[in-house]
Amino acid sequence: MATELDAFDCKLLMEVQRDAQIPQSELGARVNLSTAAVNRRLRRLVDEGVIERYAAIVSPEKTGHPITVVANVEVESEQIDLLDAMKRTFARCPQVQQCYYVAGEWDFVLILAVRDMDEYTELTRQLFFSNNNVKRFKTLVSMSRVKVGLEVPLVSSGE
Amino acid sequence: MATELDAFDCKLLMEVQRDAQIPQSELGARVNLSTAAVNRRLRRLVDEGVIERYAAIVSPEKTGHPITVVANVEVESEQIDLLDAMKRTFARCPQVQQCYYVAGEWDFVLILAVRDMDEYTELTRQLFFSNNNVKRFKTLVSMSRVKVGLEVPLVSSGE
DNA sequence: TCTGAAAATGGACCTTT
DNA sequence: AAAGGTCCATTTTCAGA
Repeated sequence: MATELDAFDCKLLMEVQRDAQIPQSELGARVNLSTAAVNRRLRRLVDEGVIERYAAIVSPEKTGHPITVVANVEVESEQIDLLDAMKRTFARCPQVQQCYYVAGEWDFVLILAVRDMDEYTELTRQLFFSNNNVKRFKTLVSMSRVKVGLEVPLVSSGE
Repeated sequence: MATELDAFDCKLLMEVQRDAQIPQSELGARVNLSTAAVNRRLRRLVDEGVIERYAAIVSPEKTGHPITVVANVEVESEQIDLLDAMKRTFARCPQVQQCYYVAGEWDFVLILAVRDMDEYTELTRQLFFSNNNVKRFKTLVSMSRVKVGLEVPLVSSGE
């Protein structure tokens, strides 16, 4: 499943993960490759699915969604169809940025971006209280977003 | 702090959050604006910090980091300089994708992308066991990444 | 690796509200 | 003034030799 990535690929990925707007000529200069080679490699990485997509990262503060909340959820039953329904409900909710189905003390971990605590209260109603399969949930309110990103660690070592 | 965003801005942001490679001409067609107007608005959104940056989203599976782990951490002391030191340590670690300083049962929530559980074990040593200010931590291993993104909810309502 | 065509970006300038 | 539209120059991407 893991594609072979050489040192050039890793360097390129590190750069474009941070900033996808660097021109390929500049990327070439940084990693010591011609623009054409950079172009081919990036295209290949997209084709192979290593680069899933390019996205604009939008500020939650500037768009009026300054509160990040982490919600842990325990379910009543782990029946497949019930779990699938919950996954779909969580995934469909725009305020849910991330949802992980986990093993351990909880079953789901959600990361939510909300306008204020009122909005979160309303969401707990929609997502948790009105769902019979939610046994309990616990809320952690973020006071500071110390680090936020989806960057994959590609530090050295071309695997 | 929150910038005024009209309906055009919201639509544009929704589009480019999902896919930053849509040409401005196509964006114009979708939201009913000329390419030049789209260009101006996107530039303005970047200048105002609403769009923080453009990034390539890389597949953790394809790059050999298929395991996502959520770690909750409780600290011994909430002394400012100790907390700051921890924040810096967590933020510097490449495997830490996200770190939130939270209020509630725990003090930190970390989202990590690791190659395998061995790598995670090694990280717990570096980040938690060797840190005197970590009182305890609890690990949740993700079995399925139901939803992963940083998209801000901009559904309708041009605020 | 180089060259060149096609496409996309971004500025100039004018018009509308 | 503030924002939109059209046109045009520049930059970037990307395919072929």
